[in-house]
Amino acid sequence: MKREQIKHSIVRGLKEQGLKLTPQRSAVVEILTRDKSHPSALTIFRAARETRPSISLSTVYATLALLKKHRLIRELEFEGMDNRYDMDTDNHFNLICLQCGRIEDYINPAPVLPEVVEKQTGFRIHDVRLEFYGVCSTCAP
Amino acid sequence: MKREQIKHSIVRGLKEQGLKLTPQRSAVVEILTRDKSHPSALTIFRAARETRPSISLSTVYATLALLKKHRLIRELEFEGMDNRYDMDTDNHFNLICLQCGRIEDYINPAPVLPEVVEKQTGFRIHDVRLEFYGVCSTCAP
DNA sequence: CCCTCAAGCAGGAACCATTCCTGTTTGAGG
DNA sequence: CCTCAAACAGGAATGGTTCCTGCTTGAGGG
Repeated sequence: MKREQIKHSIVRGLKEQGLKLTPQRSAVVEILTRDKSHPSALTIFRAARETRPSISLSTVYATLALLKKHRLIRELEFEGMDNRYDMDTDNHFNLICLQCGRIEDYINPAPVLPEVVEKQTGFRIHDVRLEFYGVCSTCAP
Repeated sequence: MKREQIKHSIVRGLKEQGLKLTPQRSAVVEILTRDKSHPSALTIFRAARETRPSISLSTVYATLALLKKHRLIRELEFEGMDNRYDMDTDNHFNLICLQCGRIEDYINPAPVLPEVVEKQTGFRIHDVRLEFYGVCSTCAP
């Protein structure tokens, strides 16, 4: 899915739920679709300040909470760092570099299907987290 | 591996690194091997108080940090709850019940091997986290 | 047009698991 | 028994996130 499409689907998602697309929210969504590096709330806040200097950190948090609540974005909680936010709600692996903080995606060729686990364990699964922590090829060549 | 064996391997691990097995540390290790529910620092602290009323929360945290540093236990950071601690350093899935907080283990029949991912991506992997969030069979029958 | 009023916002205080700091205790090796 | 570094208890500090308060905005009705 392309950037503009993703942005559109979020904006549409907001409207469908009867929520307003304020300039502040628009700025947050804009940054989320532009920045592919799974930015943190603070990173989003700082970027949003450039186009909208009066925006507050609380508003960024509120907007992210709103989008998360309506399942338009995903909140990722990594070890030893701030929460990060992601448009991609698909279940894929995240590769987290402990040195530079970069987060890459990795498509699992043989995925573990939640349906199978549900059947085997009786758990009703809502969310999946698949993460590898290590050092990326740039930091440790 | 049985409880006593695990406890022994941790005690041995401590001694091999030249670390003292103080009564406080012994209490923490005892609880970790007894409580299979991946307890939090506070849970361990409260349990330790029963046999050793003078132990402080800082000491529990310090002991857990020490064991983690020497890779004798694993620190698990879950979404929306306190960190939990686990003796089992193997790579297995965790099933987390969002309702009662219970954490079960799930052995993946077709594991994703870190070595394969390393070869494909150039990442040097140190740690793996595989988690399913949902509702357990007891909470949603 | 203007009014109303709820939703949204900015700024800052509060929260709380975890870490850090300080002075005291402990116990192993001399 | 002495010494001294490691370990400890208690409490203060930290910092990302959430909560609170009073102000702003803009859509809908008159």
